[in-house]
Amino acid sequence: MTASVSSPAERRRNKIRARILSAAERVFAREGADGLSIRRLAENIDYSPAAIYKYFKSKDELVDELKESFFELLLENVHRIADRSTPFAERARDCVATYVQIATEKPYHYAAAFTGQALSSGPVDSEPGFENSKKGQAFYVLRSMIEEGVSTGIFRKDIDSALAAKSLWASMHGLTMMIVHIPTFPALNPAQNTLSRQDFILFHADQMIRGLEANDG
Amino acid sequence: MTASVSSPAERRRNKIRARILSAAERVFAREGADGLSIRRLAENIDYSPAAIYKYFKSKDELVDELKESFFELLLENVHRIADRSTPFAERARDCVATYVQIATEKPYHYAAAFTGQALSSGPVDSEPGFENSKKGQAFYVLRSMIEEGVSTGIFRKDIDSALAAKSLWASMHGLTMMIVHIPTFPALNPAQNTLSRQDFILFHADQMIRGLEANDG
DNA sequence: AAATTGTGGTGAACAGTGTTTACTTTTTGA
DNA sequence: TCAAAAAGTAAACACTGTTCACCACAATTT
Repeated sequence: MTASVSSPAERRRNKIRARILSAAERVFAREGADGLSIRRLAENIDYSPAAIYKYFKSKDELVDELKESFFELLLENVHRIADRSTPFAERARDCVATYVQIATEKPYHYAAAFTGQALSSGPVDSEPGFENSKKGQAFYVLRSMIEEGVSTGIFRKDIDSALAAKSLWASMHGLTMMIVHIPTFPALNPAQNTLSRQDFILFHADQMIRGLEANDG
Repeated sequence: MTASVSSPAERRRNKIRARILSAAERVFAREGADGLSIRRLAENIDYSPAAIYKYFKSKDELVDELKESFFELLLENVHRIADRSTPFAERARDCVATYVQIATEKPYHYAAAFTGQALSSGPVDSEPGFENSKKGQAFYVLRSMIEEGVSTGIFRKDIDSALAAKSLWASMHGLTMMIVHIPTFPALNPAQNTLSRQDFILFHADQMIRGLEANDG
């Protein structure tokens, strides 16, 4: 609320913060959270390890920012497709395909975003303010699309959009994780010739959408 | 090929190996691979840390055995359901539900089994002998079921069972991972009242199966 | 029976990790 | 100019997986 919206000190600080994040991003994308060590990171930017802690409370917090940035990228891309004015069927399929595409381009980011926090061990409050997180917004896009499908009569009338969105999301998530963790997927055996990955993604997307459709033979 | 199929020394060795695995299993189930440290494990069984390495080449190898045992349990359960003589629709749904059920009962095991190895970074030979692994056998059960659905006319005739099995598997995997990583799933916000978990699993299963069905309106 | 080989077990160390603390230097603001 | 705050650091703490040299005891071989 002062005269200058950001003091030189602040700008300097943000610049260094950004440099740290940028260096972290590079190695995280290639080697994941385990490959990213504070000491290596500090060396990359010519600082002492302890210096990092003047900018980030912990390694987890640092990595969380990388994950959030990634989800912003993911959301942007899916949103762009969802806002197109192409036919519904095509648009829905492209949203799924884009989600999987972007996610698998940065496997460590995607996997860490879901894998990261502590596993299910009793009812925790878990995700505070999910609706406002990037993840939450991505979910909202999905839900809106399903509502459109229901209201235009393409999908069954009795579908609960929130439920269906979660189911759809889970299926997308599953395919993404499969690709992320099994390098040859959809091939399971290296010497297997199956559909190309892209084609399989479309197949999977169609499969999911078909599950929602009203079957007016 | 000697007279006694297992010498006293061998039996003794296997016994200790089992004790180590048993102790490891307990803490792994509660805290995952990160919570399981060789030193803690050694203390639990009153040995020195180095002693563990007389029985296991590395921590990874030890954990791999835990994961393999878990997948054996998972496979057994799904197989038991698949071999029932209940109506197809019910049987298929129960297989999916059981898979998710067993998996989410040991979240660390399930997540680690997929998350464990190195992420997709180029075409590696990846899964040597997938067909014979427990994971591979679980997949085979799925595929057989789909083939039954196709041959009895419940599913569309043009379905490639291998492809469909992978797609179905991916969807099951996705739901499982969601539940594993989001304690409140299918609720996203803690103060959200949705379908119970069990009901959601069935909803998801129906959704997947509907995607395969022939829609003879 | 004696000598040798192999196995089970250990303490100590190596090379890492995230993080904290005490301390110094630099920058900032009045 | 001078005190206060911020930036940066070396060293240590408490861990981690893993290896190495060594010891004791059991099993085999001579």
